[in-house]
Amino acid sequence: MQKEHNLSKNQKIIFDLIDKSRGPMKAYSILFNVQKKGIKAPLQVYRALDKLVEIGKIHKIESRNAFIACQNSSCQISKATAFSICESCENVSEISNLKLSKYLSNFSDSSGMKYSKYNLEFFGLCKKCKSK
Amino acid sequence: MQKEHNLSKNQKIIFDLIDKSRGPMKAYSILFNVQKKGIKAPLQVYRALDKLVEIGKIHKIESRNAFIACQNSSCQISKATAFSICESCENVSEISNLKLSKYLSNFSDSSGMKYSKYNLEFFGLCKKCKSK
DNA sequence: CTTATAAATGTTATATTATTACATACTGTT
DNA sequence: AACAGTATGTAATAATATAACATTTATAAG
Repeated sequence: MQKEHNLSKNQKIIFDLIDKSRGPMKAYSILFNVQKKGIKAPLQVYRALDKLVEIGKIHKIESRNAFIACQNSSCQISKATAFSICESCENVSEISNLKLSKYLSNFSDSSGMKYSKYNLEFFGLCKKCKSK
Repeated sequence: MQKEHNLSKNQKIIFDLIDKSRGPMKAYSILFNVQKKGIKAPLQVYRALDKLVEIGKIHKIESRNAFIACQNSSCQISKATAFSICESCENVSEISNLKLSKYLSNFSDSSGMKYSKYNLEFFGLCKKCKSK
């Protein structure tokens, strides 16, 4: 089970916005959207984002500098993330594939390094964009 | 075989710097280091970086906004990248593991999306940092 | 309830990363 | 020589992110 986190006021405002959004949101677009709610400065946004990422409520899409709500109930998942990204329409979705996550979580190589976390981003064309 | 690319002057300067560097380099650190060679503006750096990434001579470490030289001779590899990143010393190395790359290159899910590219970043502590 | 501590907020300024726009020059064909 | 494609130079600015400091709120312990 995922640990319950009582989100603070700013965290809740920002999480709700991201959660309702269709796609990933960028920090300054978030800022613009929450200014009417009293969040005025970038740092207020980034602090909430940092916390939300930390507790796994959202993920950062590194290649896009954008944030999406976690689609996954597993508490493990914020340490083991995989996304599919359409390079045409920029649609992003979280991949939940048990085989994949097991494979990657158990991955080890000759470096002697123990991996505690990974992030995987797949790129391609989504169904819609492919048929255009 | 990898297609031969004749690097231009700026591309060569910047590739050589990254290639000699121990770890990943950031764009503005590159800029600082090549100013004595006549490269004065960020855009000159970013243009060379873009091209070098495109032809697979370097890779971008997305989570760090930094660039490292490709350690791999395969021409496929710039569409199929995996890195291990030490969260303590920030050492980064490219993983070349045939099983892993085959597994990921062949990965498909129910979304109907055909993936043409992926980037995977593993995080953890390297041997040295673990023993501290 | 009070004290202590951690977490969150507010605010200003600034650092870092990356791109737009436009003019010019080089390179390799035909 | 003319063309097309690629690379360069330069200035300005956009977009992303953090530092520093003061204050407030939440949580837990005595």
